[in-house]
Amino acid sequence: GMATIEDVARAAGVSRSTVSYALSGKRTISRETRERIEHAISELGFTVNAGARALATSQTMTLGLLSQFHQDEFAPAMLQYIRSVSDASRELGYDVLFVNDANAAAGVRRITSSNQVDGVVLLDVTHADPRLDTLREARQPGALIGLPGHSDGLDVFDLDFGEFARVLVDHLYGLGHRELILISPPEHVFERGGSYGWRFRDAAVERAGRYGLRIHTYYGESQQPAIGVRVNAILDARPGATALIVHNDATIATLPLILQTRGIRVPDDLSVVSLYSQDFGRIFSLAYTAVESSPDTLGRLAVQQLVRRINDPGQAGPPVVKFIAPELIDRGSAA
Amino acid sequence: GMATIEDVARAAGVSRSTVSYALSGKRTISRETRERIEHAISELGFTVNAGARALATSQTMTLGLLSQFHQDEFAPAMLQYIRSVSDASRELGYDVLFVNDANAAAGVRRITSSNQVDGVVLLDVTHADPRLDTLREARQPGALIGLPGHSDGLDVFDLDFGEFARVLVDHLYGLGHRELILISPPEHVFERGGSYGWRFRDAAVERAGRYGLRIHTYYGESQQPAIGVRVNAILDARPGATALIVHNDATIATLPLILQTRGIRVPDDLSVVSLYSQDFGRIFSLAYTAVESSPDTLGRLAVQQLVRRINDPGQAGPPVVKFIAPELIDRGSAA
DNA sequence: GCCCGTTGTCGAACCGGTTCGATTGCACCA
DNA sequence: TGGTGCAATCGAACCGGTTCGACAACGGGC
Repeated sequence: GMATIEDVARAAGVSRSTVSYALSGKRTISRETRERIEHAISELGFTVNAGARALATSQTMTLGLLSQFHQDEFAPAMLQYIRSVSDASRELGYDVLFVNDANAAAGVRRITSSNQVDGVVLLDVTHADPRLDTLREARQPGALIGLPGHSDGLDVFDLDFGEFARVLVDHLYGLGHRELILISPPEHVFERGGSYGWRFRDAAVERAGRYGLRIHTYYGESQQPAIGVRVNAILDARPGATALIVHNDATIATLPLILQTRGIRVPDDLSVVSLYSQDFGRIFSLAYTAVESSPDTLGRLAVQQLVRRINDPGQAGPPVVKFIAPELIDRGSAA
Repeated sequence: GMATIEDVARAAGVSRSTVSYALSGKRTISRETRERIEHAISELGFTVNAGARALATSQTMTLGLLSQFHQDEFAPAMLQYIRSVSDASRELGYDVLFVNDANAAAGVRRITSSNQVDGVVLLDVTHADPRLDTLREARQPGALIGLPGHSDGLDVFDLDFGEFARVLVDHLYGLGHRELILISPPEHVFERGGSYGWRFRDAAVERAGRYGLRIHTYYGESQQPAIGVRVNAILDARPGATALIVHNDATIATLPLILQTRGIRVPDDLSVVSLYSQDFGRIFSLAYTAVESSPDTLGRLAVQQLVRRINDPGQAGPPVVKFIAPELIDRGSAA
C-alpha cells in the first residue's frame, strides 16, 4: 500500500486536516509545522490519491477527449488535434481521458455520468452529431471542435471556412486567374454532415461569382487509386482552368505525385492553393500556398474555454461560437 | 447533484449495501428486490461514481497510455497505436488516460503514484528509455511497445525486426538480386537509442553476407527536402544496386514522388521493399511489397497482457518478451 | 420439537482525502 | 486587567461507494 495522508500526519505529529491545509495552502500553517510535514511527505513518498480527492472535491482534474474515426476517413490530421488538446490540458493542470468508442454517444454518457471528467472536448463534430444531445444532458461543460447544426449550450471552435475560401479566391483573382477548379471533400463527408464542405464551397462559388470568375466544383475522393482517377478526369474535363483549389486532405496529399505523372508543373502550368496545417504539409512534403488550419490554436482555445467554464460555472457567459480567421501562407504555388 | 446509491436505496426501500450487491451480483438478492432496485436506478438515472468506486476498490478501470513525440519524428504511425490500445482497452472494460508530458518520466510517476490508472502502456520505447525506471517503481504493471535495453520486470511487445529484415533479404535474393541498398531510420533515431534501427540493419547485413550479396546501408532522413537529396545521392552512388530496402517511414512515404522525378519505374528499373502497416500504406498511397508492422496486433497484445497482470498480480508469470513474426505482403514491387 | 444450513437483508466500518466549526494560545489595545 | 483579534491546529462530518459480519426467516432432516 501507498502512504496516505494519515501516515504523513502521524509521521509529522499533526492531524490529517493540518496536512491537507499545508498541502493546499487554504489556511495558515506555521513554518516549522509545514517543514515537518514536507519532510514526512518526501520521506514517505506520499502522493495524493486522485480518486479520494475527486470524491471529496467533485473535481477530477481530467478532461474527456472524444475522437471519432469515421470509416474511410483520412486520419492523419486527427493526431494534431489530439496533441494540441492534450498539451493544452496539461498546461492547465488537467489530464486527458481519451475515448474512441464505437458508440460515441454512449462514450460521452459513460464518462460524464460516472463523473470521470470535469469537461468534454468533442473532435470532428458533424452537422447532426449524435454526441451532442448526450453532452447537453451532462453536468459537465463541453467544447466542440467543428461546427454542428445546433450548438445550443456548447462552446464551438472552428475555422471560418467561408472566409478561408474567400481568401483563396481573392488570392487567385488577384493573380489574374479567371477559371478555377474546386475539389471539395468526398461526397460522403457532405452526406454525413461535415458542414465545412459546403461552407467552404458555397463561399468560394459566391465570391467567384462576384468577381465574374468561372469556378467548377467537384467532390474529391478519399483513397487511391480513386483520387488519381478523379483528379485526372477533372483536369481533362476543364482544360481552360488555370488554378486548382483543393479542400481535401487525401487529395492534396497525393497531388504532387498525380501532377508529376501528368507532367504538370506548379505553378507554371497550373496554380494550386489549399488548406492544411504546417505539420500536415511537412508530413506530406507539400509546398503549396495554403491557408493554415491551425489545429493547435483550435485545440488550445477549446480547452481554455472549457477550463474557464469548469472553474466558473454559469459565470463564463453565454455559449461561444468562435471562428478562426484565415492566415494565408504564400509558398508561391500560384502565379 | 447526481443520484447516489443512497438515493436508489431509499427509493427502493432497501439499504445501500443491498443496492451494491444487486449491482455486483456478489450476493444473492431476491427477484422482487432486484426489480425494485433496477426500477429505481433507471428512474433516477443512477450511475456509479467512478471516483468513489475507485477509492473503495482500489481499481480505476483505467489504463495509462504514454505516447511521446520526439522532435523531428515522423508521427503518423503513432495514431495507429493510440487507436489499437484504446480499442483493445475498451473491449476489456478499461478507459484510457492519454499522457503526453514533456517530461515523460514525470508523467508516469504522476498517474501511477496518484493511483489514476491500474496499468501503463508505453509507446515508442527507446533503448535507454527514461520512463522505465519510474515505471518499475510503480505499483501498477507496465507493458512496453518497443524493446528497450533492459526490460526487467516489464512485459515487452515488439516486431521481430531481425526476422523482418531476413524475410525481405530472402525475398530479394530469391528473385535474383545481388546488390542491395538499405535505407535505415535517421541517424538521430540510432543515437536516441531506437533499437529497431540496428536490429533490422544488422540482421539484413548478416543475411546478405551469408548469401554473398552486396548490401549498402545508409541512414535516411526524416524531412523533405533532405529525404530527396539523400535518396538521390544514394542512388547516384550505387548504380549497380537493383533493389532498395526502405526501413524508414518518412522516406518510404515520399519515395514514389522521388522515383517518379528520377524517371525510375518500380519494379522494372528498381525493386523496392519496405516495412509498414496496411493503414500506413493506404494513407500514403503506397503499393510496395512490405512486411506488415501490425500496430493493431501489438497494441492489442500489450493491453491484454496488462489486464492479465492487473487481475492476477504475481500470478501471471514472469515478464514476457514477445516478438511479432513478419508477414510478407507481396505487392509486386520487387522483380 | 430441535438443530442446521441457506437465503436475503441490514448496519457499520472503511477507502483517503477536504472542509467547516471550534478551540487554544498569544499579542495587542483600551 | 479584561476584552478582542488573529494565527495555528484539531476533531468530526462528509464525499459515494464496497464489503464484512451479524441476523432473521425459513425449509429440511432427524
